Amino acid sequence: MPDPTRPTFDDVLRVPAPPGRAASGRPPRIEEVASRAGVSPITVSRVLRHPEMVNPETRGRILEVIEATGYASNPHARALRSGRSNVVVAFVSNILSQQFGMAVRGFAAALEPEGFEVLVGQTSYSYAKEVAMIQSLRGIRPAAVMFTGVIELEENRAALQELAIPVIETWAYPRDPIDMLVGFSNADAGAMAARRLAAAGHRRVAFIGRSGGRGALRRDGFRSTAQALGLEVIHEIGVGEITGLADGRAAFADLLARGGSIDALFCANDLLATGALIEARARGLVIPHDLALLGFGDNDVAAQITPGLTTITFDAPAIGRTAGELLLAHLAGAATEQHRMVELVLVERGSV
Amino acid sequence: MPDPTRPTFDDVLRVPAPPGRAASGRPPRIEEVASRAGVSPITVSRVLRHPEMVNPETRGRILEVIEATGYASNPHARALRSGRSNVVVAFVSNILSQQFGMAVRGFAAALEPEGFEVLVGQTSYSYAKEVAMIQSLRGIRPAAVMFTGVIELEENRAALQELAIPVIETWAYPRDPIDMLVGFSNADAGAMAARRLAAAGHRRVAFIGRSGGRGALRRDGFRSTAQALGLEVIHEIGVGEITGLADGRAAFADLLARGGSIDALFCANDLLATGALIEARARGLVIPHDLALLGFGDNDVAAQITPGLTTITFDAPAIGRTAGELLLAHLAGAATEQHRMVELVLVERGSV
DNA sequence: TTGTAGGCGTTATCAG
DNA sequence: CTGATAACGCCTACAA
Repeated sequence: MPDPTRPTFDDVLRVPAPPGRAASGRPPRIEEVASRAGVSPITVSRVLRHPEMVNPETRGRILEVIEATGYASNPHARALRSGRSNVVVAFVSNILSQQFGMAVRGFAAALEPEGFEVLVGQTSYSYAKEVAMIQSLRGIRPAAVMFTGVIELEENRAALQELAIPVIETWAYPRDPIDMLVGFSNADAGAMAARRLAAAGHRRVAFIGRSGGRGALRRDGFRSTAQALGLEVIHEIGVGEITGLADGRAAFADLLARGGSIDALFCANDLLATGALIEARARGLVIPHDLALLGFGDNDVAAQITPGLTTITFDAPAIGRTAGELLLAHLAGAATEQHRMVELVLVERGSV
Repeated sequence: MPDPTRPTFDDVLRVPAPPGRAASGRPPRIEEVASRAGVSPITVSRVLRHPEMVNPETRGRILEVIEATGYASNPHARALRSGRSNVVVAFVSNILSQQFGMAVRGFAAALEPEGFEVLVGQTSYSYAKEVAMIQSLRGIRPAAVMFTGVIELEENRAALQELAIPVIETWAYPRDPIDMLVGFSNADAGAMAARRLAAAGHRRVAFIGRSGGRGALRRDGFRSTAQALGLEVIHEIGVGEITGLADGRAAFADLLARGGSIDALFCANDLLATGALIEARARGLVIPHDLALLGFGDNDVAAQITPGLTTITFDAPAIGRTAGELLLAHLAGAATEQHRMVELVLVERGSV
């Protein structure tokens, strides 16, 4: 038994190297590949970028040398000379969000097989951060940029347009996107929520969500449709950045403290909704009997908790995948659609 | 009320540009800054990289021009000529993990103020993916690489060493790290778990965790200390990649199906533990009365669920922050420590 | 289909 | 302390 006062080394498994593949110290240059294959450097370059322009026989010989030497072109030199890189930057406003993470995964899965490198940046819902990151793009000259969100700051919209590269916005459906768009209507999500609660016979409802950005869009859609359907919106609680379930618990406690009986609650985010559900249960409320609870943006916990959280959601990995596919088509010069609306779906689990 | 069959545009808030700041089309080059300041390009370069080598008066003048033009050096040109870039790559094995995300945040927070750019790559617990990513580093020549984990494949260890840049491993405490290390002993974590369960008087215990990598290290530490303390390890359930709470539920169901009464369970991951807790509750088990449950690696849900999950954890953001700080000291040439062990802490919440 | 010439923007090196 | 020169590795433009 190890001594609890003295730390133990981890005996990490070491996986031996397979034979044959051995990397030399310095990466090979195009010049070396060319001389070994008996051609000029430009021909090697063409084999990699426009293989159809090279004689199949020559090409085969060059590819063999490339394979043997493990040659890969230097991305900095390539970017410097050509003015563009194979890097695609994906900005997420919160690296801890499950849905953003899944979207980025889908995006990378679509682009990496085509030779693009997807790098993730984080904007933290902060305009200042966003400005700095977009400035840094001027030098990197990525092949494209994707955001899990839309750009609100005019300054950044202009800066992105000046980069003259494809820009993909997501997660909303604005009237005037910068360039490409793969999103859904947050206003409609709020409206769907109101209709669902009305259909269940609820009349006195409340809302919890971020007071800015997409949270506000969902709130406005919820409020106007609720009113049109004759529901009474008793309370609207606005929160700041959402970091975990505790925010939902706190917001729900706040809601109860404001008094006024309600029979249904729409939370514009599943972390908030799940936190509210946990807090409600802790206070002895029975969901959905005492209070119906509807969330947005399916979250792992929402599905596993009891009762399961009924939620309005969409296919987050598909947003990323679709963004990647539209981008590939666009970069390949295809005159494809630039905007795609993603379907919202209602997942019934028992909390309404 | 919006027509449910016709989508609504989101009326996204637009934040107007503050006056004054206006980006030109093409980024300015060092040549332009130099001619405006009446010096040669190399002097401008020195102001940015070795300011102490330039006459303060000249330097002041150049800095004014830099400020006025918004000049920032082209990272590709800089990397091409100097052989290294200001990019630091952080690889995570799972972009959806909260703890990895927090570590990357801490890492970026330490490095970005010093002018480094932190980019996130994903290795998906896959050796093949890891090989490909490390190959791509040969061209990028980042200033350093950080992993949320340790490198097991000898091939990759060698490749990383040949890059001749600082390599930071984390999340474990191997005897022979490649270079820098900020980690904790997974074996000790398992041992701590066994001691905690023994202290609570449990005698028939079980384990659920990943069957490879760190999961196996925790399992081995748990098993050996449990045996030394006279506990009986009834079952050890191994799982593959963990994607959500459902994996914990399934593994727990599997555990129960194997029969044999147990009075305590250690899960080497809080998603597994929380999933197990949910499944246990769904089956009418009362935690900790019928079964004590101990987790590892504090997770948002673990803290909010009822009963709260008792867990062994560590300060994940601090791992990233410390890694960043050690790296900065190292790059600055300070002969600092290269290895730092992170403390494991037991968080009592009621499930044991 | 292949090759030649030259430069992308910066910094290492060496000279003053 | 500052400058001239050349080179990092590749690809665009043009020529053969």
